[in-house]
Amino acid sequence: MLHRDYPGQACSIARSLEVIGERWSLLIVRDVMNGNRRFSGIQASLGIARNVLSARLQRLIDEDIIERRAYQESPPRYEYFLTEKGLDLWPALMALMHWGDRYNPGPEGPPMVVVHKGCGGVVSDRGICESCGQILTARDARAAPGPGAAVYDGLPFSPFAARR
Amino acid sequence: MLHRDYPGQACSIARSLEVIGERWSLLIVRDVMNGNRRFSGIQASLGIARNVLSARLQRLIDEDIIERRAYQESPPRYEYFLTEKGLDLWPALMALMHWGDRYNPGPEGPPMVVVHKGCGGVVSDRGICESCGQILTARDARAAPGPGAAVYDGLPFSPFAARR
DNA sequence: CGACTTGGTTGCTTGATGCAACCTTGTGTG
DNA sequence: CACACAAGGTTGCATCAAGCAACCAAGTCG
Repeated sequence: MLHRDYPGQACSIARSLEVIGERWSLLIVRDVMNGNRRFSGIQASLGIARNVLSARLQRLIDEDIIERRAYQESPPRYEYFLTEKGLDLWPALMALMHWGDRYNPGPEGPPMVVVHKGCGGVVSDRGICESCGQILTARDARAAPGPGAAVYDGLPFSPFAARR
Repeated sequence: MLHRDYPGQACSIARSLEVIGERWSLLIVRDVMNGNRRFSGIQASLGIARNVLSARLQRLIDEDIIERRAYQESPPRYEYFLTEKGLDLWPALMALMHWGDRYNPGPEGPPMVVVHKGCGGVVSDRGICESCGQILTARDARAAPGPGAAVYDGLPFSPFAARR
């Protein structure tokens, strides 16, 4: 949806941003990663316009970051899942989340923490378990409400059942 | 410059994206991190409109990510430097760069690699030195042209003297 | 004395975004 | 059986930000 490529940019950061460096894409990926898999769920959680969400999902599907699967037919209803490529955005999300926690913290502390499924340890900005030191991937971790989660205004916390 | 906040978003990823999740901001940070410190240098390197660059730099300064210092007076001339907060975006840049290298590689391989100043080892997507295993920060690393750097069309490679 | 450099600002146009309304297929409810 | 409601969109319109080009100002070079 970027109407202009980054000309002369051989940098991979630029190429990454062409795909996910846009107002909503990473937040959609985060939602899906956290188990919020349906159109209306994502729409409600982010407050994104429906047409824009539709366009973003289509773009993420085109880029093979998200996959759409029907969970019933007649009427057709869909869920969105991350592909491997999408799951591999996890380290970038961890880095951005920790940067936000550090420099723009909520009044009560981080609203969300990520924990290592294996040992329950907290995951660092590098996606490393602070308890056991293992270098993790998206599948090894799950999100959980943090100290600042109470600030969440009205909305119940998203379903964090990080299915597989 | 986002004309709308992410309402009800307690997530730190959302808060980070409010600040740097925008078409150019991260690329500007990357340029400055790589030693491209002047207005016209950044403008030429990114091909960004001058008014937009001006607005972005001002926003990054307001957010305490970038600092502006005069390197001469009469006529006043400025250079831009990263603050600690700006330097701490390095892990996110590493993650995005490696994701791009992995999934949208240039024809010749990665255009840029990042190496550990201390031991010369290659830096991983987590900002860890693959030779010595140390967890690095922006100050421990420098960028260098990678195998795909030749593709860079015309422009000389930016000055990578990652000054302190 | 005119051209060039750096570091911008101003105005205009275009295109992406937000918002609201509508559509379609099916299910629940009285 | 009529009506409302839900999921998952599409369409149309208004607005706001981004791109582009021109201009400005202070100083320096030939």
